[in-house]
Amino acid sequence: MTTSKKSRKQEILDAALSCFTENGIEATTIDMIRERSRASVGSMYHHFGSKESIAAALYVDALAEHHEVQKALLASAKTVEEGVKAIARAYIDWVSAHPDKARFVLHNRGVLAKSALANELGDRTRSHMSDLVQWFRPHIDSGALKKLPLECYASIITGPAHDYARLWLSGRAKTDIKAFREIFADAAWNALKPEHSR
Amino acid sequence: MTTSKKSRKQEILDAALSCFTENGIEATTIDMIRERSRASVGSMYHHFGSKESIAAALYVDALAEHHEVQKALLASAKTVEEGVKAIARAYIDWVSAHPDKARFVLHNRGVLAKSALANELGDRTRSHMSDLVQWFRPHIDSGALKKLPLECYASIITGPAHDYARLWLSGRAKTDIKAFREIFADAAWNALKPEHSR
Amino acid sequence: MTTSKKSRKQEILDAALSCFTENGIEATTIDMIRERSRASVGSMYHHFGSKESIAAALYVDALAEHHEVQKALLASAKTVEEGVKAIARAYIDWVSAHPDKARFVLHNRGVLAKSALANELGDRTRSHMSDLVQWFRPHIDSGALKKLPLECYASIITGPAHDYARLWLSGRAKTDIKAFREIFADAAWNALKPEHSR
Amino acid sequence: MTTSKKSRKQEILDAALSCFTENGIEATTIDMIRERSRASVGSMYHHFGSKESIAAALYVDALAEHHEVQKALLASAKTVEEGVKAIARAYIDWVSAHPDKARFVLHNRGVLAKSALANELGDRTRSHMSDLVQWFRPHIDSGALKKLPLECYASIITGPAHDYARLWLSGRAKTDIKAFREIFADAAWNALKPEHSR
DNA sequence: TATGAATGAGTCTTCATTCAT
DNA sequence: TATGAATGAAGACTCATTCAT
Repeated sequence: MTTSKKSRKQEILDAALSCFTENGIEATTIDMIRERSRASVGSMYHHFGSKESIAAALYVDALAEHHEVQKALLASAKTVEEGVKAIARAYIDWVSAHPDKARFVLHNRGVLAKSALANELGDRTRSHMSDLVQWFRPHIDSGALKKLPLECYASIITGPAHDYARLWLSGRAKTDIKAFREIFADAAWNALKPEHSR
Repeated sequence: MTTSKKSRKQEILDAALSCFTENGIEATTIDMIRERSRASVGSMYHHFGSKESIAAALYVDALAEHHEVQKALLASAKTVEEGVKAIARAYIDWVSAHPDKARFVLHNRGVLAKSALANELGDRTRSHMSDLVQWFRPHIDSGALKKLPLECYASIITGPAHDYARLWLSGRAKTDIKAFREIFADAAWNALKPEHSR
Repeated sequence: MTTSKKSRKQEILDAALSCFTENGIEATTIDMIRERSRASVGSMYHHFGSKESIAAALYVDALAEHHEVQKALLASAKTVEEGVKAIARAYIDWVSAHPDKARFVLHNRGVLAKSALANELGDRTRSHMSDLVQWFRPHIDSGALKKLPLECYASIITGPAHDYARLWLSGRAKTDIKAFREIFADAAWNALKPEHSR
Repeated sequence: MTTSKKSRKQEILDAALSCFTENGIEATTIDMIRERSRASVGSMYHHFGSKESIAAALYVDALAEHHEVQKALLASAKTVEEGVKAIARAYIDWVSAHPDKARFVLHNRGVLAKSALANELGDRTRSHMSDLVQWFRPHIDSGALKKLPLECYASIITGPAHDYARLWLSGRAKTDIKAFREIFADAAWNALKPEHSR
């Protein structure tokens, strides 16, 4: 019945993501987004107020989506090993399912440091992080996980996947990251399982 | 006794790196670099031709430096384990010794895609990569290293360190990456050593 | 009662013509046009896209005006003699009526070689030329006009007026070209009338 | 025995003329001339002092050359008719022999209006002009030439050739102007000969 | 005479944002 | 809500010219 299924707001977000993907946020002009979204400049400002706000909205959405996937996978993990692997797999699943969003998050973490959204984003991230810590803490304490400085775990678990995602999303690697799902999950677990574990 | 030891060209590069570190390449204006380097606009263009070329020069230099460190460490590695760890350690040593350059490389890999230096850089990287492959190939073939798709090794070895370097260099993590040198080296080895290895 | 009758676009064109007349296109800065037109830089670029495009628009307009005058005069010519003289007179009338535009066209024919308008202009000119050829062809064939290579006619008919227009419009000659309307018309006819004509 | 026949000064002039021909004076940069002449910037300034001075030198030389040709042809003219035709022919001969110089003069008369050379040039031109007037005056007085306002003669004699030279030198006309030498000479004479002349 | 690094005022152009309709 | 003309600050880059060697 309506002329379009998507709301004007969503059309703008979609157009913006495409533009940001092609040119980066700074090199994308309001006019490029206007052209691709077929909305007027005025309309864009009515809905978002600024270019940065569009980027921020995309960023927050994408991150929430990733966290959603992660929460779901982690919820069904019964052992530490499954927990560790869930983190890695969740990231890989999300990247493979939404490469554009993943690329956007990967390439623009810095942009929001100076943005007005920095605080809100920081809060979200912290709260998400503390959920994770709560899940893993008992296993670290019990020795089911190698004891390391707290700051290292995240990098060891997701570092390889992050690294390969960059390669793949920029075209420098050809194989879909999904193909390496278990390889990176295993790598994470092998790096974190206690020495005596077999 | 001249007024300055450094060449004008180097002064410009140094000033540019500082500015890029503080604001990012796009947000850094030619005028900021001029002010910090005490060189004239004209002089900057005489030597580099464009803002992007300054960034490209920094990028190429930094990468070469990292590769230097890596080559040196790898040369003294006698076993696969030492080889794997050398890659991780070389990265960490370089990051810790030259945080500004590391930050610059980490945040600006995309910048050179369109630059004139892109080709030269591609060549260098490929030749460097093939050196690495040559070093590791025999060990992969002999089973001294876990057999995985070739594309995965680099991400598994350096992924965690890359990830933590980002955290540390952006201020989101406090501990100097050097403190985790052996942790990330071990993680790389544990992820890649053959199953039966003890 | 609005503040101004003219559209912003026309105001910019008028200001630009004045500036170009005073300084030439290259020596005229966008800022000069802005100052005289009281429009903002942005507005100028909104409407024209570049300094050259403003010049191109002026050029096309001016030429069209001249062709208009020419077409009108030629339409009422009953004999070859009147036709030849109409071409000369039309040019002189137009120059005398719109000295600024004439000066602009005379001094900037080269400007449009690289412009996007070059093609459109070429088409217009060709079509206009073929109209002229069509008018004169029968008289050339009938011997009512001296038989010469086709390329020569235009220069013989309008050359003297073009030449004097340059002199007058640049201030090197004092007498209004209108004073010599019949002299140049006669010169054209005398140069082209058949030998035996009296 | 020497490395080059041409003096450095002449090399610069030649390079400059090529550049000016291709891009116009304003669009030609000192650097373009430097590149083509294989001289250094410093050398160019040593010899000429400014970009405009190079243009001025070219202009003055070219004009002198034209006047030379004109003087020679006029000297051997025994009748008014031969005198009138000499002026037209001299111009055509010079243009055909030195198209680059002619193009340069034709397209840059305006440039020197503001130059420091304006005065010197004006003097030369005036003195040359008075020579011409002296030659023709008796014939005008005697009625051997049509009586017209003094300002008109030059335009009537050389206008057609000037006009066609522009066409040819810009590529809009294909036939070498030399082919029309007598046509334009005749046109000039037919336009200026007394009515009763046969 | 020759060289080329250095200078810096001056240009065009871009672009986020505002606002009258 | 939508539109797009208007704004003007800000930026990258150019280029004639100077000058130390």
